Amino acid sequence: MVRANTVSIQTLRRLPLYLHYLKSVRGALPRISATVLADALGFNDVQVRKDLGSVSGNGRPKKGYETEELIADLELYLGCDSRTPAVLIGAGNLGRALLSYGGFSDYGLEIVAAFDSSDAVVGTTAGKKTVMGMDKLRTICEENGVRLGIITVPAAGAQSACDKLVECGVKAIWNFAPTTLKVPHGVLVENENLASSLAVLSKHLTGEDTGA
Amino acid sequence: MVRANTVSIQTLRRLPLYLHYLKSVRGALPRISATVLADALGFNDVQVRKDLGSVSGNGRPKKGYETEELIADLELYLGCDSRTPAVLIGAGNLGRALLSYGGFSDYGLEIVAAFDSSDAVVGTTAGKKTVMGMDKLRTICEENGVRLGIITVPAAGAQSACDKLVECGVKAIWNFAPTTLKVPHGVLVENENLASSLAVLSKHLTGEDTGA
DNA sequence: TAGATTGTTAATCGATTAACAATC
DNA sequence: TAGATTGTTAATCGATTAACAATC
Repeated sequence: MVRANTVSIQTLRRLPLYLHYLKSVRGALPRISATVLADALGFNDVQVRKDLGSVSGNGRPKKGYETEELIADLELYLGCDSRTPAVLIGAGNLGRALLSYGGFSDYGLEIVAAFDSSDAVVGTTAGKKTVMGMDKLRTICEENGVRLGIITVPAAGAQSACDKLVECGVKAIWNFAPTTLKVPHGVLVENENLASSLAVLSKHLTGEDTGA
Repeated sequence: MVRANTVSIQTLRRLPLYLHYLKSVRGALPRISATVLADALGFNDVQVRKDLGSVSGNGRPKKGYETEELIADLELYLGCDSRTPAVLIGAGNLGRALLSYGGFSDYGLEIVAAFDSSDAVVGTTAGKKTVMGMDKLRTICEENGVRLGIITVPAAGAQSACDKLVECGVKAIWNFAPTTLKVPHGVLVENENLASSLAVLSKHLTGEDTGA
């Protein structure tokens, strides 16, 4: 019987961190315990044990986990083996940065094409991809079975870009624009909100000034 | 008596979103209620009321909040008026994107200088700033009273960049590299972890395939 | 006044942490 | 065997949501 999907969203967010660390020590450490992993990443060891248990269950008392086995389990769970085709809208600085960043392929993400509404940008290249006009969006999405869209346009154009993606059958949107997007039920938006992170950092700094 | 700082980190992360939305409707809406705001951003209305209550308390039954007053309260709380000088290490694509992005100044962040360890990049410009060599880091930090550092180097160089920042007196680090950083007590690290977000999105997509 | 809206107090929910039994 | 480590069950903690009283 297949175990129910009981992995919480918080756990899900930590899994790539485990995977990344394990890959960096594979070879050096043939086995690794939850305690060691927790220490390396600054997490609670029980938390790590629980997280790993929900995707692997191959840990053995006294020994810990076989590093390679755990990597394989994590990659399987995260779908790193399968390709997830994606499109990106907005080929400004941030868009170009994401296009050039090679690290996503480790997690199965493949940005198949980039789009921009500005004629000045269409035709230029970034990360070995040529930027296309918005009129090509539907065809590309259909041909590649794209269900993931990345939005890196300015705030003002984000909702419009989002609507177009949804029309083309996209079911998950990675939003880098500082706006809240309205989407139909069944479409997931993940906001990469830089202003939120900045607020946490700034507060830490000002808090120190007046702190005890 | 000054109210104790009881704002939770989750609330703190939402405050910039309120501020951003309010700015977009100022003029059009002289007053706004928590209910309307919640609706616009897709939050629970009680949550919004609680969030706003912790930084403003100027809401009035039947009327709601004066938009301008609320904006002022949020800006005051978030320290948008005061300048927070920061340095950035790693002038690759992502680093350049952040340097060129003008939106941070709305929240008081001012990237005073960018650094890179590669001679090939030193001397080039990005976002009107010239990239400097790492040897200049200490001087710049001291002269500008920098306590916030942004790391946009590849994973392998992140800890080293982090250590240098801490040595120069930085107390808050915004880490875009996919690694966990070790820092002394009192230094806050905020990880902008793209792999985590990607995991959530991917799981949503694969979950649909097998889902009920 | 009546009703919309605030702000607060209590209940629920979910995630983290602690305690402990199982096992190699 | 003894002890390290896993995995599970219970307790704690924090955040969200619901219920309700206060008020303009």
